[in-house]
Amino acid sequence: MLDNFFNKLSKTITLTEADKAIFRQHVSVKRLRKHQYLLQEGEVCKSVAFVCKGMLRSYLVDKKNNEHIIQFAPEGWFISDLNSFIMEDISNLNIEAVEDSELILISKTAHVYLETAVPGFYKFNYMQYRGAYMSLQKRLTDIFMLSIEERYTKLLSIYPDITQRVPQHMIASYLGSTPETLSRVRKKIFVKKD
Amino acid sequence: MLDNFFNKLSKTITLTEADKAIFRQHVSVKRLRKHQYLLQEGEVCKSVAFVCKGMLRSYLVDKKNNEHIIQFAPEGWFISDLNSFIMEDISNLNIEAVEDSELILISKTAHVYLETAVPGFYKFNYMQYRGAYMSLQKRLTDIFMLSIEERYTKLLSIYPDITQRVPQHMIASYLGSTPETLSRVRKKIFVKKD
DNA sequence: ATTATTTCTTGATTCATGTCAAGATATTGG
DNA sequence: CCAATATCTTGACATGAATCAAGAAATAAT
Repeated sequence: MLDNFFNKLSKTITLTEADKAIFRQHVSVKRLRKHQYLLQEGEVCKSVAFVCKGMLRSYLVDKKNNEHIIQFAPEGWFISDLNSFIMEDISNLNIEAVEDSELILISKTAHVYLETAVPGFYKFNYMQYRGAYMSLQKRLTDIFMLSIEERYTKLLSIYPDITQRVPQHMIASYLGSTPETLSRVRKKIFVKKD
Repeated sequence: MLDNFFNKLSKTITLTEADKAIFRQHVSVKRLRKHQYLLQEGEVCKSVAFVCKGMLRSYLVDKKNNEHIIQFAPEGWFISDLNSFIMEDISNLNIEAVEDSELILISKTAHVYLETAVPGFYKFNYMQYRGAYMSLQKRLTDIFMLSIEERYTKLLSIYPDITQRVPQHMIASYLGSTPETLSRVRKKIFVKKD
């Protein structure tokens, strides 16, 4: 179960058996069934989650009670409200299981400890934050520059299996659109392909 | 001239005189007059710039020749195309001086060297990337959740002097809108205040 | 299997914002 | 100081997407 996690780290840094032992002592495992929450708005985000199996989503709810999906996290990804986690501030984010999932949780104190006990983990996080920043920058430019249709086809080309795993209205939300509009966009795409 | 830069670093890490000497040897200074470019699309981003004085902006141009402003960088801020800088890939970003500006440039080799020669600099960048990621996340959620009017008033509350330094059509572009729409939004805000 | 729930589609309508165009103001350069 | 350029405003109009509503299809629960 921790192997997924170690594999992930090993793509960026080198992990000794001693390092792994330290991790085993300081992380915990959690299972969530579909629709269960890892974090609900109003709480403080107490841990960073690594998804071993399944999929989570984080989303915000606006004044009109519409959900806006910030992130999907399938196996091999991390998810948290980083701002709430770092600042120990109240979160306005919800993190929910989209499928039955298995997670590895790293608490705040564990995270701080691990970054000094396993220097490679510090480096890993450096790369992680830097990469997350670059990805988010791309997402922002896509939102500015591309139509919903273009964003949808681009998403499918990067994550072809997402339509099998995530209901369409959630994809619409992630793209910054509505279920109705995405449905019509898909119809248009099918017509093109004939 | 380097003092602005050292002050910035000192807010996050402790810098010795020896550290400062190393920086002095490895960074360079550049002046840009208004409308001059630090980076043009098609080039590779060769350095990260710290703005000592003045202001820069980075922007993309879409198929219809509309500009989309990604970032403003007044004094005390960094600007670059991080993806192009790291990957040494061709950039599609333009970085231009909005005012006459004084910059400190850190080249790729200098950046890599400095992160090992001055360990604090590594830590500084860690914090910088992490913070940049969190800020961008907030910007994205604002775009999803707020109307243009709300985004505009929020921007003014955080950067009250921006209207004095940046033409309105650039603010419109930064907010993901058009000059005409922002002009009307402002009119509506003024009416409210009477 | 049958019912209940969730998800997706489709049509009709409204609304916010973009686009085009022209004139007014302000700023900059010679 | 005047001309040239850049910026901002306003009106008329077009358009893409949101909203509302209702039914079809698919999935999950009993």
